[in-house]
Amino acid sequence: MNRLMVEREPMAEQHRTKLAVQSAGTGPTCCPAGLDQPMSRAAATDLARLFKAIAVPARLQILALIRSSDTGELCACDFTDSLGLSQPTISHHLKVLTDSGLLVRRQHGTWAHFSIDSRRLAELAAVVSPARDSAEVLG
Amino acid sequence: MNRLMVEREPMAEQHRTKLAVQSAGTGPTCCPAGLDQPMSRAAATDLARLFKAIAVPARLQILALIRSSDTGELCACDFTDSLGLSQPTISHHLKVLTDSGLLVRRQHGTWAHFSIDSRRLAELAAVVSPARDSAEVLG
DNA sequence: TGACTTGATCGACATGTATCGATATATGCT
DNA sequence: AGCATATATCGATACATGTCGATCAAGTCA
Repeated sequence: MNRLMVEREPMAEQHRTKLAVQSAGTGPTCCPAGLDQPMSRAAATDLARLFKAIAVPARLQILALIRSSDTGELCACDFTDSLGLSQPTISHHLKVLTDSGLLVRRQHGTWAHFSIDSRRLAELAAVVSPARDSAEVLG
Repeated sequence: MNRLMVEREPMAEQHRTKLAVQSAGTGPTCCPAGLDQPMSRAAATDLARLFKAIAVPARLQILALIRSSDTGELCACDFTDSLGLSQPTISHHLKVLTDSGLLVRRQHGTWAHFSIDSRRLAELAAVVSPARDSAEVLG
């Protein structure tokens, strides 16, 4: 008699794209998959953690200071002076960046020197770099 | 008599690199400067806001879903189903991504379609891409 | 040894935000 | 008109984290 129960959604059903997020077999932590394929929640969480590491003003300034330095390596004390932040705060940021693999820490007596791991940074760039297909970017 | 006041720091003085953050005249919001020069706090804050936009698992999944789709454009309802998040949460993430310029919103009747602004995404990639000098990355 | 410096850790606090349910608004279908 | 659907907005809540002062551990120099 009434077909209400089976024909409830006139618009929705034929439109939905039915995307699955099940694929994306990202490895442990090596070479995060790009955006060109669906991403599992776990892979997205790992990748987000990496992006969060640089998504903080002070930490971006730290990376910029290291890269713009002559030797590509700076002492922790340099940041404390330059960024106007307390020493514990700088120490915290340096730890986050080091734990994420973006910075490499070299101990030299009392001093700690930090340099950028370009490979790790390039991994980030690869994720957000334009897809292979569309090369007309920045045209 | 006592020279304590002038010779207080034996180690520090000759080591400090004396870096200034005053430079970095980044424009309003166009083309964020890379990491190859010191970054002002204001420029770093703007850039951090952009990175924060993609530093969330759900939002990375959204970008990945859009990019892996056939048309490069998805309806908001697609995400609600795929990511297992509530509709208000998805709407929130889409708003953040759109406000940051990473997504472009196209209204079509009741539906809202979202696509990626590749230029904006390329800006992010440019910031974290390796410096011009060191090309031996990924060797 | 003792005074000083560097850097890490701890605890506390304030702020930001991801998430949800409830609701509002607009559009499409009957 | 009346109902269903698609999105956005609002308010509340829980959790993460940036920041600081205080403290601790370790290295350096006189």
